[in-house]
This record gives sequence, C-alpha cells and structure tokens, in this order.
Amino acid sequence: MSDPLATLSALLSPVFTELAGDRAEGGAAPDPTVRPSDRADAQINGALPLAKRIGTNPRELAQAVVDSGVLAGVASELEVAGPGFVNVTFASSFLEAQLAAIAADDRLGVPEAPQRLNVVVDYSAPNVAKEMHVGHLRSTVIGDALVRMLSFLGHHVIRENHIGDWGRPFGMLIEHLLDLGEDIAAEGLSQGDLDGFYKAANAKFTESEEFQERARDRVVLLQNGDEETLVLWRRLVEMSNSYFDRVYRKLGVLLTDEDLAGESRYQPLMEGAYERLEGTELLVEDDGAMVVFPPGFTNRDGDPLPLIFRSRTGAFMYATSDLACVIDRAERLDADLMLYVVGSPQAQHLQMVFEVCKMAGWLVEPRQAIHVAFGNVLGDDRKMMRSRAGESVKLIELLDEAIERAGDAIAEKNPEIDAQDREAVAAMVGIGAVKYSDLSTDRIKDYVFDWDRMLAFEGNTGPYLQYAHARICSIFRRAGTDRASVRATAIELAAPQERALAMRLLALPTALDVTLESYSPHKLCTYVYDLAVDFSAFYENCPVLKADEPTRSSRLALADLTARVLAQALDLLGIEAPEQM
RNA sequence: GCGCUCGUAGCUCAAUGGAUAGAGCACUUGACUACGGAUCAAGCGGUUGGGAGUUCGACUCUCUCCGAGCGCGCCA
Repeated sequence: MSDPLATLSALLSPVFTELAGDRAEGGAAPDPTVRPSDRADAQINGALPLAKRIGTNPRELAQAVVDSGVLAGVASELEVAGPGFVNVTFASSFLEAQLAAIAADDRLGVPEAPQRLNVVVDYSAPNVAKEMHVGHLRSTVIGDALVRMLSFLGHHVIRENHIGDWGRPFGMLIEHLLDLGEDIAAEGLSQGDLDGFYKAANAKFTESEEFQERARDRVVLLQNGDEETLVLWRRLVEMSNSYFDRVYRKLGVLLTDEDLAGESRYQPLMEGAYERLEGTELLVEDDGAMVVFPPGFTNRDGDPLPLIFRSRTGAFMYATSDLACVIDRAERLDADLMLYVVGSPQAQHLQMVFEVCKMAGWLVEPRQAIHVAFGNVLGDDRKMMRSRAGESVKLIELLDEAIERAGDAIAEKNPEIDAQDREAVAAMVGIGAVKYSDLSTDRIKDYVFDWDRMLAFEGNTGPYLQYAHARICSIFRRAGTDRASVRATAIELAAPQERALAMRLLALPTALDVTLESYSPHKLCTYVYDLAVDFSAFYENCPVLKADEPTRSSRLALADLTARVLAQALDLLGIEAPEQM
C-alpha cells in the first residue's frame, strides 16, 4: 500500500495498542484514526477516544504518540494540537521514495486483494425484443465500473447479464415474428427498431382475439420445449443480442455474449430449487399459492407479507427464478459475493429473496448477496427522463447525441485536429461524459441528466479529467520525449503543489478501497477529480519544460506518473483517456 | 397505513464520528511574450428540512415530526 496515511496507520497501531495497555483489554484494538488534514499532510485523531477509554489526558496521550518515535523517517514534523490531535507533515524523502516505488509498479501501488474472491455481478439486464433505454444506462455503467475495479484487485469476476428472454410476452412476439416473416423481422430488428416490433406485437395482442389465442398457445409450446418454437425463440433472442452488443460496443462496456445469463437459463433450475424449498418446511400454502413468510415484512393491512414461489395455478414466479439464481451462483459458481446492480424499487423484493435464502441455508456467511441499488435518471423537469413524445429515451440515440455534441465541441475548441482523430476522440469524450455524470453522484440518489453540464468541459466533468490527461500528453509531445523514458527518473518534491500532487498520486489504493467498501463509484470519481485539480495547480505553478535540470526531469516524471494514474483511474470507471482532444 | 430511500449554498452535488461543512455552475473581480485559457487565483453565498437524544466531538448514529420519491400477493 503506497498511501502515506496507510503507512502511518500501520506504524501507529502497535503504539496505540501499547499505550492502551491492559486498561483497554476486552475492547477492540485501538484505532490510530489517521485522516487527511487541511492543516498538515495528515492528522492522527486516535488519542481522543483512547484517552476517554482508559481515563487519561488526551493531549498527554497524543504527546506520548509523538514521543514514541515510530514515525522517524516518515514524518518531518509532528505537532500536538487542539484537544489531542496530532498534525503530521511527511518527510519529502519519504514521499519521494514512495513515488519511486509506484512509478516502478505497473499497478501504481495498488496491491492485489489478499483474498481472491469469486464475485458474480448481475447487471444491465435488458429485455429481448425491447429497446434499451436510459433505465438500462445506470445498471450497465455502474456494473461495468464495479467489474473493472474488482477485476483489477485480482478477484475472479463473473459478469452476468440477466436479460429478459423468457416469459409470457414471447408468445405474442413469436407469433408476430411469424406474421412478419423472419427476414423482414430480422431486418427491422437489426436496424435497432426493437420498440416498433414490440409495440406492433402488443397492439395486435390487444386488438385481435385470434392473435391472443395464437400467442397463448405459443407460450405453451415454448414452455413445453417445442422444437420449432424454440428455433423461432432463439432467432428472436439472437437478433436482440446482436443489437444489445452494438449498444455495448458503443458504450464501451465489457459485456459480451459470453456473459449472457438470461431468465431462460434459470428456467430448468426452478423445479429443483422449488423442491429443495419444499424440503426446508419454510414453504406454506396460502390462498392456494405456495409461499414463504420471511419475518419483518408486512403488507398494507399489517399482515405478514409472503414471497410467492408457486402461484395458485401452479406457475413458478420471479421469486422462484431469483431463488434458483442464488443457489446456482452459490453452488455451481461458488460465489463468495453476489452483487445485484438493480434499481432501488427492487429493494424489498431482493431483501425478501435473500432472507429466504439465508433461512434455507443457501446464503451462509461469509457468502453474501448485496443489492447495489441506484436511483432514477431524471429529466430537467425532475421527473423520470422521457423524450419529448413522452416515451422513454432510447439509449443508443442518447449515446449518439453525446458523441455528436462532443464532436461539435471539439471542432470548435480544437480546429487543428484532423477529422479522423476528431471522430475517435468525440466518441471517447461523449461517452466518457455520459458515464462520468452517471457515476459521479452517489448511486442511491436520483440524478438530473443535463447535456450542458456534463459536456461543459469545465468543472467536475468527464471532459475536464480527459483534458488534464491530454495536457500532460501535450507536454511530452512538445518536449519530444517518450513518456516511458522518464519513469526511472527520481522525483524531487520542492513546491507545495508538487507535494500535494504527490500525496494524491499515492492515495489511489485508498480511493479504490473506500469505493469498493460501499460499491460507490462516485468516490473514485471524486478522487480522480481531486487529482486533476491538484495537477492543474501544479501545471499552473510549476513550469516543466522551461525548468532547469534536474527539476525539469523530475517534473516530467511527476507529470507522466500523473497521466498514468489518471488514465488508470478513468479506466477503472470505464472511461477512456485520449492523448489529445 | 406500514416499509425502504432521500432532504446540505440560488442551481447541481461532495464530505471513512473529528478541529473553521467542501466543490462545480451561476454571479463579481483579477491572471495570457510558460508547456493546450477547454485553464488558474480570489470574492460572494450555509441555523446541513424542524426538534430531541447518544458522544469529549454529529451532515454522519438513535428517536420523533415535516416534505419528496419508490415499494407493499399470484406480472417480471
């Protein structure tokens, strides 16, 4: 761990334990509570709670921490302040050594997780023969970022795209496919007109009784595994998947066909899951349905709320499917962790499913399932984002608009760039802007989608971060120096802006840790933004190319390291870092 | 009605129980014969929805009230 704060914490822990002595026995080990500080490089806050616990004077205890001498070589200055804080200033030599270490490290100081976990991430989940809309954006983008971060830490990540490829609507969809003829349907669907297809089918269903009957018969055939029907169903799924794939490529996420784990896949597992549930005696009959009453859930009348696993008519429900899912992930995939990147309205349902799985013994600590919930994308009217016609906005159109707007802005700000480069950069900038605006606020909250703000290129936006990266690349272009060639150069920290930048660069591992502690990508966004701001201050105050040696080389090395950390952190968010823009 | 989530500057958002609640936008004022001004610096702007409690210390934890969104049995 390269973070100087982490080093402090590690060095101080034994000191605190010793100072606590036997008077603190029984409790948890005392935490030095090292925090960033605006009055010094860091502050140690742990003396206050410890003094309280063992009944001594906090300032004296803080002084004892200082006198322990364990920070020799790490800190150049230690000062007891206020009621018992210790302000720490790092020795430049220490920071310089840490910088050298991360500069020589492909992982930029981020250690691999001590324990390699099997992590299933369930995200994106569009519906076959239905358009992907803004509602799918958050799940896809947040899930993708989490997948990237977890993979980077060395975990074994299994992506699962739980597409809606099964169920009653497929009767009418298949009949509509037959009516149209496969070729015509394929043409429409491959053009991305999924909504038109679905709506036409739906319209016929509501209008024509004859069609309804055919649709219902078709569902039965599908469920009974009729081969001809299955062929048609597969065609439909394939056509949708190739469309989804186009969207994913444009969006730049890692999902591929390999990751498809649709509802149909869990269909054959439901019977077994259900039988095992029967074996637990949790299952009870209620009003003809087979249900479980997990404790703590009530309906509007204050009665226990059931989770229904088999309807009165004998059909399995989506709870049954979710149950089969958990069992499959736990037993076949041996998942230590299951992340459900699903909108917050599903909170209660998932909570109930997880609870039943716990009661039945299929979800036992340390194996755990977590709902990574998120809020809505809102329009400027603060309501669910809709197109002018009142329909949900097609994701693909939204992405195209982002790219177009970014292209216009680039053409305006950087007329020298050639058309081909501009096109490539516009995609990186436009998509990056959309992703960053989605990732940079706390996922649990709704957020307002605002073109002007996300593409403003100023303030806390994707383009601003990319710009910081592009500027660094520009320095090297101008210098005619290969970036890799400066990586072994010693960095000397003299100016305060250099120190601040260095501290930030070293903090990447901590930023990743706190991000994954709560699966909140916005924390990593805040880190990257702070890094870009620190770099801007450095750039403004510390001339690189005009500096004398050895300062010039040192600053080139610092700039290169900054670009690497920027690009790495952006990559973990799924955002590309162009070399010019 | 019950449950979950949210409420922070005019707007959009931050803040692992730590000192004086921070950014961006907007507004005001400065800085280009230095590496990309798509920038930087400074100013303005707050009883953190109200109240109570826990704590040496609360935006953060607990309770309560107000307001908003979502969910609450045979769709997924």
